[in-house]
Amino acid sequence: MAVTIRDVAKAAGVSPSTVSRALSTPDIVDAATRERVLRVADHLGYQPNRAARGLITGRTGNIGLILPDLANPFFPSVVKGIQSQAHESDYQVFVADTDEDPYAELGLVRSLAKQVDGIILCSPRMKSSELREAAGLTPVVLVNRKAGSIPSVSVDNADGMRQVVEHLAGLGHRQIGFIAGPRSSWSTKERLRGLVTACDASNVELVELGNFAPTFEGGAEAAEGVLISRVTAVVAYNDLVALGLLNTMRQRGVDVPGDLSVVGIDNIQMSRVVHPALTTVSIPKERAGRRSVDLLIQLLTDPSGPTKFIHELPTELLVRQTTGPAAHQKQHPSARRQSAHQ
Amino acid sequence: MAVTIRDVAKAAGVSPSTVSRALSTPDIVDAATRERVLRVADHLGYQPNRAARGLITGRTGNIGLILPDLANPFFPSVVKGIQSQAHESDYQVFVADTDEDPYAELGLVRSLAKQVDGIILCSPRMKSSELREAAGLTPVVLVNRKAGSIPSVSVDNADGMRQVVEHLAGLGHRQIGFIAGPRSSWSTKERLRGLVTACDASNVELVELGNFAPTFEGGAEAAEGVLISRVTAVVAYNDLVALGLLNTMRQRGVDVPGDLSVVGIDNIQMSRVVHPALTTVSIPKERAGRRSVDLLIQLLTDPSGPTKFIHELPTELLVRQTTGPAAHQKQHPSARRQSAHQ
DNA sequence: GTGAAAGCGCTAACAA
DNA sequence: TTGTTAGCGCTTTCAC
Repeated sequence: MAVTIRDVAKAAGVSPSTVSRALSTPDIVDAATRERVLRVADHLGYQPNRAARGLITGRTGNIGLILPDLANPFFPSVVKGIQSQAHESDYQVFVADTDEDPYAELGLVRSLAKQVDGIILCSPRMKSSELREAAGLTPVVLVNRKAGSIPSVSVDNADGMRQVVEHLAGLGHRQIGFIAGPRSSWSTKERLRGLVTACDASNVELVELGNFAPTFEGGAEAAEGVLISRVTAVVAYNDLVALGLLNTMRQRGVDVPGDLSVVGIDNIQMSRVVHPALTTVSIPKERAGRRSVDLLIQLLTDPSGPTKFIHELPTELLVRQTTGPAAHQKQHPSARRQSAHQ
Repeated sequence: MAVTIRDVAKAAGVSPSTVSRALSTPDIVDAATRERVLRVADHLGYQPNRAARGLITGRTGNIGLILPDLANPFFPSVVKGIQSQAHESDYQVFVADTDEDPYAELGLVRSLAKQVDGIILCSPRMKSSELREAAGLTPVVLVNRKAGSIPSVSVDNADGMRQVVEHLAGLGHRQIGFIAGPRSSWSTKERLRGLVTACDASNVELVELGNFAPTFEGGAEAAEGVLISRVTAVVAYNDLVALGLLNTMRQRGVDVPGDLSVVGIDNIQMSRVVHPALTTVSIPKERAGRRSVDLLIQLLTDPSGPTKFIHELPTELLVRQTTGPAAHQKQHPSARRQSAHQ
């Protein structure tokens, strides 16, 4: 069996309590004793059993992280931020992927709640009522979602959409399409709302092209609707969707950005790799992750402190390859489509 | 405080032990009693405290997973496989990303060892001696690495490389370059070995182009060396590297596959998305993840069972658009390079 | 400043 | 089949 606190105590000639104190509250123990204990502990390779400690302190030193889909490159970036920040404060991170199943989320919260000090819900798809239930089970920090007074880290979607629309309108686009993500996604609602506002302000028509899976395949499926619409530019729910759209457009012989301008959201690495590179709204992913951990730890250590609970990070439009509709505006979309069939 | 086993016992009119048994070993408890206990437990929303349970059983119900870099899409796929399989057996997964720092690995193993029943080391970069030390600390399963008798799940790199070389040789290539990954990567050594053997057999010259970071940027950096070499085809350490190479080649005006054939390894999603789509050696990523969990759980539950400890999964060459005939072999690379500067 | 004792929530002997 | 007892490794009163 592993070396316990009693082994250390015996070897150092003190009581287990003193060892405990030397490790947890070093300042209240005599300097000489402390040094000796620490040296012995180190020499024996003593590692406190966190489960036993947790049993009495009620803190586990673990953080839970629940997210929809690790295969979407957006999430690994957030995870990396969360992890590095958590490890810095000596927390370990349980990661759970729901595979975009909204109903799996609450179940995971329940089974994780007892084993962690708090949970970070990244882009949760569950309903607000479930969110409240989750927050009642354990401290919760939301990423990419706002719900009442639950602590959260989100991004300024409205401003991001404003930047997109102003950019496209400046290029001369008058009809912009939006490929929405899952209905259960808070971001999709926020982005739609931002687009509506911005389009109104810029006197641009917004065409809702329906909800699609937030994946490469979702973008491919959305292509058909884009082609039969009369839009000259499209904003996709995220970069993955935009990439799927781009790929199908190329197969159909539609030139991007010549025939159609496409804008994504997230700035995943792939977005600048593909050709043509994708114009996208950048989101500070790692930073959001780190921030969410900061927030959670503050909550845990100083629940009554003067903390700001609702954080909103900036977004930034990265213009890569978009053009105005001048090149293709005389050509009717259906003509585009037929040409693709030739 | 949360509802404990004593609350359930009291409410059901039995002793805590009976509740414990009803939950852990249902068969040895009277059917009627069991039903009642289970109903009460459910009604009270009882969730066993796993830390307390672990304190006495010595099992935590947790698995640790350590990997080099979540930003490489290869790893999220493995993680997904690991997670879904682990959750099926009611294990939670700690995920830790080392950011490609070989020295962080053993430290993570040490700090995780006490909190988990076992650790899966995915593509570990640490030395064999450290690996042995890690395996002495807690049950360990290796993914993408073999080391002595430590249980492992790897892929048949040699066969994958054989498929690649035969394909390229069949297209007429006589000089093939290899962009190696980190020196500390077991896969890079295996792949090199496989290439050497296969090139010998096919009478093809293998040119080692040096070690590069296993990232998109690494591939970009490798481009220079590819250009000044006389190879007509390149095998990259992984798809990310191949993609970086592809991107830089396009910038330099080098036509792929016209001027140069490129082959990646991993079959990450991106590899079929980019244009031209990347020829790659497919690796069963999720399957490897699932298999590693199976193996670990077998180890934990039946350490002396008739288990096969060393698993090797098949690889498969997926021919896409980045490979073609060596039609350019008469043109000297330096000419290619100059043409790119025009 | 340090030790003795109690107990966190649970399971595993041992009795009954 | 069930209850009683003890104790996993640790922290935390409460004495001294």
